[in-house]
Amino acid sequence: MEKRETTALEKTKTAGADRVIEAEEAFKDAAKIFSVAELFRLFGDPTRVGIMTVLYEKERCVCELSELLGMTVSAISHQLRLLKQSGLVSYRREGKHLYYSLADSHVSTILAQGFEHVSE
Amino acid sequence: MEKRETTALEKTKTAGADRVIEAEEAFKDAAKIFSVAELFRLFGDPTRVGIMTVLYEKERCVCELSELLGMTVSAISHQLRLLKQSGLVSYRREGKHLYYSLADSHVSTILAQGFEHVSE
DNA sequence: ATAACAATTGAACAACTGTTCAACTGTTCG
DNA sequence: CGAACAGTTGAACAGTTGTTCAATTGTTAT
Repeated sequence: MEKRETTALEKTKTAGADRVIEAEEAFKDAAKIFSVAELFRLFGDPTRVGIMTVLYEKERCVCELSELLGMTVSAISHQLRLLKQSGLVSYRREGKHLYYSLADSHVSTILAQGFEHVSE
Repeated sequence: MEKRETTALEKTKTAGADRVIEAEEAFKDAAKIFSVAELFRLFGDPTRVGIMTVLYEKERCVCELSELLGMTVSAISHQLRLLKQSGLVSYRREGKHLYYSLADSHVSTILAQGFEHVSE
């Protein structure tokens, strides 16, 4: 995968006055491809999809997610960390409980699109 | 991840006359979650996103994809096999060349949504 | 037929991923 | 305080993934 940068670089060899601009564009494109892949990678695991599907309806604390998905609190928490780090979910504390929810409507939209696709 | 089926099963313990229907729904939901994750998993790799991004513009043969993405023909071919198996790309032969293209507009839509999200 | 090019395939390997387990932090309430 | 509950964290482990390399198939043209 390291060669994509090389490819972006190779575009700088194009003849013309706006070589630099082309190079910047190529780098931006390459960077975007990685970002897009990274975004979808987070949607690419059943546990995380399960979590986000549950949160689609309403916010939930970790122990609720754990029970609803039939997985350990630890497993859920590890996945929530990834989703949190990428800004796909947010949370608020209420006493002992941390209530998680989908970060924005974009996340819901992507998730819905996925369900739509698999439902043909 | 095997426990999700168990969870689906657990819903069959709900009291009521339509226990069976609920069970079927739960199983369908569980199955859909796996399908959605599987779909997004294919969008979750930079090589595959790169391929689909190139194909978004127009159809390309393997050697063109190889050159445009700066990767070996073999690496591209391996990833195309996955995309082909999942019905995300299709292809036609023209002489020695196999021209690949995105399978349907749904694939383009999901891809575009990804780019839209990372562009804020 | 055979040479040349396009692409696929399988085995091997390193890198990564997700779950488990145990130890830990943070909060509430007696 | 200290017990109980909610959640996080890190190490460890098995399973999966993506690329490489070499061998192979398929097509065209000489």
